[in-house]
Amino acid sequence: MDRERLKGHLDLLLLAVLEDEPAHGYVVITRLRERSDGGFDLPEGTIYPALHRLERAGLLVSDWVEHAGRRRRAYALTAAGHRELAAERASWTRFARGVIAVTGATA
Amino acid sequence: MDRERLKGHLDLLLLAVLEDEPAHGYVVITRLRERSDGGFDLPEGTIYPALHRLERAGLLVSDWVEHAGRRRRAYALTAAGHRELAAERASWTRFARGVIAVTGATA
DNA sequence: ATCCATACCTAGTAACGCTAGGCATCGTAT
DNA sequence: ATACGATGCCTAGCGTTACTAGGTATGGAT
Repeated sequence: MDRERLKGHLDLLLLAVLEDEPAHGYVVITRLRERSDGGFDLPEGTIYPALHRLERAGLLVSDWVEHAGRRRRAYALTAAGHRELAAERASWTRFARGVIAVTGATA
Repeated sequence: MDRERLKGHLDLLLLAVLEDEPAHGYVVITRLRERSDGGFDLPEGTIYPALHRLERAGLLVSDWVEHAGRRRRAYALTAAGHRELAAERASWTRFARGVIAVTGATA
């Protein structure tokens, strides 16, 4: 999976992964890897700054949780986050259909 | 269409548009706009540097053509360009399936 | 004791597509 | 005649992004 492809799509992935149940950064990485069957195996240096960016943008809220002696920062979608996720999914669909129409590639 | 989404996918679009019949930059822009039903309406500042990059990479060859008093630079795929296009299409499919699997979005 | 998994963070980097400007020709409408 | 839009090319610099590479720390297993 060429990493340059990910640019502009990461927010959609993160919001989708956090949609149903909140999670902390480490689990976000795991979920992405599992749900994509290994396709998205993203480094921490990608995930943590992105989560911070989404929180600054008001799409996520975080709170610190103590668990088995380790501190975790759990993220959840705000109302704006849910709206943004819907918009991102629609934007993705337009984009993907465009690529398919132009290139004849399949999804 | 969020422009940031395009990053990493432009090469695929350009190679696909030039696959069957060579064209010059201006026509590439037109074809992208038409085939995507207006979704990809890309500025010259995106297209021309990208074509130069692909030529430097050995995926395209160009030659200057005189037409109705205007000079045009026509681009065509090299053998390496055709191979790269096939690889890009496969890469796109993996990527798209990953996004769909993670987000539940549709193409 | 050592190592790996867990769990967080950030400064700096490379690559990308885009903005904004430039130059030139042709056809058409004023 | 001339102004303007469409055609047709180019590039320096910009903003955003995901990543590299480094750091800190705890818990469990060997």
